[in-house]
Amino acid sequence: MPAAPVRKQLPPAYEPASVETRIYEMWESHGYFKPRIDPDRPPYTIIMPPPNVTGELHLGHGLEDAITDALVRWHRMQGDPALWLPGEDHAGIATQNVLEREIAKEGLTRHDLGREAFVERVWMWVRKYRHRISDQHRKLGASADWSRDVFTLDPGIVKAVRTTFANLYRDGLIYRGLRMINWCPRCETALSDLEVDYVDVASKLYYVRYPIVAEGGMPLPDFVVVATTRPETMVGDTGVAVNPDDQRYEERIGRQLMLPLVNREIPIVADDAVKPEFGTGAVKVTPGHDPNDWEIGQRHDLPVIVAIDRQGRMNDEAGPYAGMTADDARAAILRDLEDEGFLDHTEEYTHSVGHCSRCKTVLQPIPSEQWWLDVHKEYEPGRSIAGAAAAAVREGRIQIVPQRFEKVYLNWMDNIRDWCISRQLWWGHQIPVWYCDKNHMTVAVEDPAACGTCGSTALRQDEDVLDTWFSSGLAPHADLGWPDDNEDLRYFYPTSDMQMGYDIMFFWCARMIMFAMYNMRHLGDDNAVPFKTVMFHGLIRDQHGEKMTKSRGNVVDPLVSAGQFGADAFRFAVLTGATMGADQKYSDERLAAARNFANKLWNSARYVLGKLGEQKVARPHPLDRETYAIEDRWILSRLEQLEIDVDSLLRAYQLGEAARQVQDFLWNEFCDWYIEMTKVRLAAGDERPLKVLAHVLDHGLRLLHPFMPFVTEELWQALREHIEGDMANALIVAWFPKSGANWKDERTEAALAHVIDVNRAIRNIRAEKKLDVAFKPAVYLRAGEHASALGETLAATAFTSRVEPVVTAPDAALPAGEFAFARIADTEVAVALPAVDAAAERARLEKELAEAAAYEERLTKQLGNEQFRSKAPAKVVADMEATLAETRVRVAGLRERIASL
RNA sequence: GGGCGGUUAGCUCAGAUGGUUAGAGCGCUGCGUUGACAUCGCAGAGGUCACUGGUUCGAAUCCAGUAUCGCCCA
Repeated sequence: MPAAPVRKQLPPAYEPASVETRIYEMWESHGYFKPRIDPDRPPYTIIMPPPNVTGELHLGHGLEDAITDALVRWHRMQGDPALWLPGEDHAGIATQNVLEREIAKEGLTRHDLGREAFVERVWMWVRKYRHRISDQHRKLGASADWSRDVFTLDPGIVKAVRTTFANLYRDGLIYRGLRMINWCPRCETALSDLEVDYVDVASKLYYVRYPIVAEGGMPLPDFVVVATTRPETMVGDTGVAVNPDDQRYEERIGRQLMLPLVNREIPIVADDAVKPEFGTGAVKVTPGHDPNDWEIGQRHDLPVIVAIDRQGRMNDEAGPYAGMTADDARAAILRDLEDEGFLDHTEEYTHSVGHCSRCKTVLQPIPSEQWWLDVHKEYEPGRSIAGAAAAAVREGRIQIVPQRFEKVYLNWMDNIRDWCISRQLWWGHQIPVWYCDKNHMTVAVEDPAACGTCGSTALRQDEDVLDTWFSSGLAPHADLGWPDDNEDLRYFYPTSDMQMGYDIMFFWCARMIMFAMYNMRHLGDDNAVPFKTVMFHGLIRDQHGEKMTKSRGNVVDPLVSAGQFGADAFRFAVLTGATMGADQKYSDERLAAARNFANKLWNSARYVLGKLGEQKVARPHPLDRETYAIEDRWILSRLEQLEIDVDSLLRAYQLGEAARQVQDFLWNEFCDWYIEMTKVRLAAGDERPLKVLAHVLDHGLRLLHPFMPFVTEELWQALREHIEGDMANALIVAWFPKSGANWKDERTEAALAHVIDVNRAIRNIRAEKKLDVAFKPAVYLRAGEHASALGETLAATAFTSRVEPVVTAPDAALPAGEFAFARIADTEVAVALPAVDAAAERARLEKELAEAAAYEERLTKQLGNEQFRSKAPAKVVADMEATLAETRVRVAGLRERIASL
């Protein structure tokens, strides 16, 4: 029984809107997206990069669906138990920002609501929008197993996150420490190194005089000039540093300076980190507000003064400037320095300033107590988080596609610093650490009832949450059920492939590998890996190559595109838009081209189905090869070659190239030549082409299905009734064609290629001579090697090229009259003309002769080269000799014809 | 400062491990409603493969350098 209602009459154009929803529901209701666990077969597993639960799909997600779905469908059709596991991420900062903007419309901040109420509001938001994401995936045809859908705040993931945290803490890999961090005053949270965008900013370098203090504490008329880009931080200065080798300051090291405006005595210290060529060679040291100064301060035991608070305002340490924003304080301090004669001069200066990658606010470096993951500490001899993650790739247990990204990954992993994992947010995985009144720490997976140290029941949980990537980094094993030991985890882990944009290689790919090599290490190095292969795709940009952003207003909604051109067209366009790893420019023209292809396919199937009528046919059998016409054998041979090529391309993750080749075959070889050649035969009552048409269309639909699932399924549902033998209920679970090399036949391919070239030559002459469409000229094919192939296809030539052709001996005489000539290999084509413009024909032939003669010369030279003859493979030499022979005949023929004019 | 990538037809891009005269789509020119398809068909024009040098019998492809655009890291 067909699984979907079949429409007997296909409309003349493919209408995606009338097909997609019905087909998707058919697939889903039959459970085709759910893999059947079969211990005897290795599974194919791929985890979806989880989109933000409160967001919407963008083009990047659309591309990912196209890539992943193609892979999953290809594996499913090969009989692999294939699991595409979908999910959504809570996206900490992003989601919190969205909701804060929402409640701001009501004039509220999250502090007005309080943590509990705020989090509840986010959950309401999540419940409202969660289905939007999966509905969008469905519209694009994603064959994901929705029964296993995972949200990163689901109880199972909470358990995985807490277990991971507790284990890492136990092993001493997670610690709490006071360090210099990147602080966003707008988001009011710490950020990891990765969440900082450095932007070159045109600014000024201010040169400030710091007076030297005499032994008795009195300022001298002498001073040291320091250069700074951030004068407002001078209220927090606790020293001035110079390079120990800098002779300009040799005698001043150890002296005290009087900090202007603040009137605090600070020492001059010598530190290698100071570059003598910067400014005056003397720099102010502000350990509370600069990462480098923090280091210097540590080395010289300088006090840390924090003068800017967490909202980016000056605090009491700033004295008269307290309460000002940093910008205002800078202006005020500069004015005061100037008034009191401390400002020496200023210079134009460009430097790089860290911005929050989420909200673009200028970041403040401040020292802060945060949770850190120690990536270098060995938890087993020779094994650290970063070391194991690098080794997994370096030693080939994880393959990176395209390979060049391996270097990027390794370079990063080899140089990473400890990861700041705590965020001062309310939305996310709250850190599983509890404190009692005596500040004892209890780290636990389940909420503890009492302090692990003193038994106190007055516990409060750490208020911070974990970096979003801490939880999404667990996806491959946590989504499958870890830390519980269940069938899914045992069967589907490690996953097979992973796919993401290269822009999140460090955020996500790297973290998944780090965590998997730690959490899953009991499986051994080879099986601990989160995935065997990770593919990085490029970004989709607008038609001018600009990044798509809301502020630019050039964002394209994939569903709008899919609605306009069809989901298949959308998928095909983004998949063939670029090679793996390269960015692509998005344009409606490419979408339209893909839609046209879907329609072309639709109509070729309409033709085949129309010819089949009510018949059910067997597939052509290779043992009957000799009973088939040359064009039948040709298309079957070409189909097998395509199957070989598609297989090797897909194995190499060259999805776009595979899709392009299927398209080329179907449009150019199947539609333009084979179908056209069947028309005259079918009209004459030759039924052999029916089997071939049905078979080739069937395989074509199967090959194209991973890329264009909807239109192929719809057509296949109509076709499947017409083919004898075992036919699956649906294309999505039909087997994927694999060449048995039964029809592969180089001679037939060469012969038919010749026939095609001859037909092209005839049509060329028709067009050039501007012969009337209705006029059917006599054509003499004076043929050599391919005489029989030309003879067998004579009726097709007559029909498709609108001529009256005959095949004659190579030296046969032509009847009286005017002709236009062309030579294809050893076949001379003579088209009888009503009349000929001798001058124009001569010019045309002269041009052709010049080209042919030049080619002959080039080949002769090459073949005359002894080095070439001795070193090149014999086949290359032989082929070239054959080409030369053909070219010589052609040159002679052209000379003869010119002479006869 | 270090690393990576791009530069091929008017535009957008393909061109695994070097091999006979470099391809596609869109656009352009001419012709065309022959019963699958005008979301189409047929024919055509259009490229010194960024530049220079090298390796090789042979280079768009490999190597070195230059230019230019872009990205990543510090």
